[in-house]
Amino acid sequence: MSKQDSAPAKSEEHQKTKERIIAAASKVLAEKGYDASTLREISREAQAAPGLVHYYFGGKDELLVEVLQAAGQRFHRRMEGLVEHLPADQSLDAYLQQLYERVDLEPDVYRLRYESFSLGLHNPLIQPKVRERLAERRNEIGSVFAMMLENMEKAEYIGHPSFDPTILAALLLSLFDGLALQKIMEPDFDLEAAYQLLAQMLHSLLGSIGEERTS
Amino acid sequence: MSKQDSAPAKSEEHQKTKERIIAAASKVLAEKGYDASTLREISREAQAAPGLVHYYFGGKDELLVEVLQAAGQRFHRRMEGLVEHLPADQSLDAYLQQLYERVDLEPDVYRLRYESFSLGLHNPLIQPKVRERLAERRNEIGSVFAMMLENMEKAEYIGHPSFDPTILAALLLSLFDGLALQKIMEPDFDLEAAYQLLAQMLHSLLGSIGEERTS
Amino acid sequence: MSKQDSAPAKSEEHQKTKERIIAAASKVLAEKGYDASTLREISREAQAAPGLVHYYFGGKDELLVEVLQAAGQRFHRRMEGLVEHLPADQSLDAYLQQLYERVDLEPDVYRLRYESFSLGLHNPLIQPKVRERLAERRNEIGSVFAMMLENMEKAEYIGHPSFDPTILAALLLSLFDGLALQKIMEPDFDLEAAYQLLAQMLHSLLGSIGEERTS
Amino acid sequence: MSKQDSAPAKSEEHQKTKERIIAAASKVLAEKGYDASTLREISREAQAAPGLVHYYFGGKDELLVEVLQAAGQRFHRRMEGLVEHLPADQSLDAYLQQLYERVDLEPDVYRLRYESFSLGLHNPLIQPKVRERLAERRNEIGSVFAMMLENMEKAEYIGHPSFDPTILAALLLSLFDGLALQKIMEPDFDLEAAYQLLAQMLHSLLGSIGEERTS
DNA sequence: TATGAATGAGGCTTCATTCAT
DNA sequence: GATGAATGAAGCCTCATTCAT
Repeated sequence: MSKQDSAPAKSEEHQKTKERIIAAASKVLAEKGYDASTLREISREAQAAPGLVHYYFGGKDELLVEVLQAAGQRFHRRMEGLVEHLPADQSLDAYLQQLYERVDLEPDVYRLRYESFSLGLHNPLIQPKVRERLAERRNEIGSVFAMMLENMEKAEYIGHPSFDPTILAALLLSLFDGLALQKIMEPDFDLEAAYQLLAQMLHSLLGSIGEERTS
Repeated sequence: MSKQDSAPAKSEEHQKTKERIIAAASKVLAEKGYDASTLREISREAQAAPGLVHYYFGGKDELLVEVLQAAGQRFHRRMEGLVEHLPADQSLDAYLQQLYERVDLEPDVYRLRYESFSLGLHNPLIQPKVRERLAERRNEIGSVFAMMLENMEKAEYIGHPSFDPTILAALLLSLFDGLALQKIMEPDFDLEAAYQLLAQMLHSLLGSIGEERTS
Repeated sequence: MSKQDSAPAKSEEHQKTKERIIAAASKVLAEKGYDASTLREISREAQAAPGLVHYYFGGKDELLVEVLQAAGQRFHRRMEGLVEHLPADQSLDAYLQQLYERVDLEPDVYRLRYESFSLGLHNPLIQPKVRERLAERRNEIGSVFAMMLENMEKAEYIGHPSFDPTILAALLLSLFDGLALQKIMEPDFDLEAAYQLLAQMLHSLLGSIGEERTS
Repeated sequence: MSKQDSAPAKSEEHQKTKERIIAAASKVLAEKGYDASTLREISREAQAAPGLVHYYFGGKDELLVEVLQAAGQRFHRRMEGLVEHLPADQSLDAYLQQLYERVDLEPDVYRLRYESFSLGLHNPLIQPKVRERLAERRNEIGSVFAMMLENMEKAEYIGHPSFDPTILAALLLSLFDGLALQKIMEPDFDLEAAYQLLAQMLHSLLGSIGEERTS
């Protein structure tokens, strides 16, 4: 929050090392999962002394919290950027297209997500962070759809929706993660068809709103 | 407490103990996750000797495989029973209702599922089992919908669908698990609204098929 | 308290191993002190696996508690035996003589005592045990003197003492330990002269009681 | 907070910091014992950089040596002052009274003493210092009694004693420390009664000297 | 001179696994 | 067949110590 204002020398190096550890941990954790990841391997990957993890984070769990935090922020920023560059009229399909592509481009993101889900169900230190992240992600998705709906309303395509965008976001969140899981676990899984059907359903849903209005 | 009560076959006693261990393992694994579950605790819960796990199963991982197998079968049987008792005309809503209720009634089922997902992403011994289970579950759901669609076709409600029921199943699988996760992680999560929106979307999808035909 | 009743087989072996560890720990702890003693060295000395200490005792601190308990009992038993064999008329001098000799014969007993004192002042798990042991030891000494005084009274040597034997015991406890410390730390220390002066003082104290009576 | 206030010599500032570290170490060591005291905590307590301990003292053990040295000097000075202010005629009782009161006023002094005893029994670097300190303390006490005896002789109260004051000092040293330990470990311990009995014994001893002479 | 980030050896502890009984 | 005492590898973590700045 502060500290990286004027004096770059020490704290910059400091920050560099912390970030190197977080990056290394993200990688190892996505690969092996939390329990199978050892601090030794993480520190080796980060080219740092084993004790440094405790020096900076306090322990393995606390490191994980920061890793998830960082991953969440990274994900969030990327999604923001993604939405900003969407052309207004084709936003839904473009949005889905982006998410579809991400599964193959960055499967580690999803591996880490599932790791955090599993952890969040047991580890009391992690749980609130995961809960938080889940809500944030839902809001992210929800706001995208809220925006889309607003645009469509303005263009008089559809009427005011009869559902809460956050609830729709909860469904989509489940879908994005669940489909990614199936694709990662089964490379032959026809992710494209799944996203097409999803698009069809969403168009149908949004179309039905329009119908509601016109009827 | 005693071991020589009546005189059942050895293998029967044998089987009983195995099942007791599997049941105990299911419980402990759902509660604590794989790594935090110790064989000592599992055997204590099963009122069995610590060495028995290796004696019967060969090791911790192998026990896990059987636990997942058993959980899958249990889940499968229950779903079969569920579908069989559905009244034909309202099957979709009844089906969703059942799944909606299960989340609160048996959250451990979902905890264990997420544990297995996380494990399946890393543990090579577990991975094929999870992959398999995922496909089975998709087929279960797919066959339910195939049946429904068939009934609707016969009743001339709708036309032949333009999508693969297995793909729809992949979406629904994601939804059932993902919504359960959100409900378990956040007790305030409005699962009911989510299932209602899901029902709406499915009706819309199925309705559009009818429309396709009638139009 | 139980368990060593009829079935000697397993629990005997069991007990043997525990005792071997306690004996090894006593030795190493007296030599190096608590903090410098490692469980590795203790288990090596006991010819046992490192994990056994936790298997039987739960941890280093808990092991220490049992070591002190055992040392206390050993000390207590020996003191009982010592007192029993004292000839009635010369009991005080013989008692002191025995204690004087013990310092050189078993310095480890005193090393361990001082280790426990230091630990008791800081370690909350150890503190109550040390406190307890201190009180017990005072009672041991006190009862010896109570017995002596009774004998002297019967023989009409002296009158009823005007002091609490337990208080005298507190002084003697301090003296036995404190003199042992000085002897162990400084081999040239004239422990014999110290015990002679102590004997003189005690005779003087007991004699003065007689005087009180006759006056 | 700032470092360039007035303009004292460097070595003065230097000395101040060293003393602050020694004071902090004394406090922490008395509270937690040697091993549980970390240089990080000591330097935090002294508001100094962690590296300074090595910079000034060379290491943890060396710091401990200086701490014990300083504690010894402090104790010595205080005892000197104490003796100087004793009224000649009641010196023994006043002396004991002072020591009795110190136990409750400065228990940390005794905690540190016991820590040093325990350490001195094992740590070769510390041992000579503790040995030395023990001898010094005995001489301090011995010289007090030598002075008292001289005064009593002059006043013709008593004759020349038949014992070495240093031996008596060894006994008293044991008593002062041992009684303090019991009081610190057991707040209910009747330290006052113990000191009264001690006074009685000493008066008896000194009285018997007089008797020896008069008889 | 003084700092505090970084090091890495070594401690306690856990637990899957083995094997004598 | 079944037990549970015993094993020992490996993990997390602590902290005295170092050294570039």
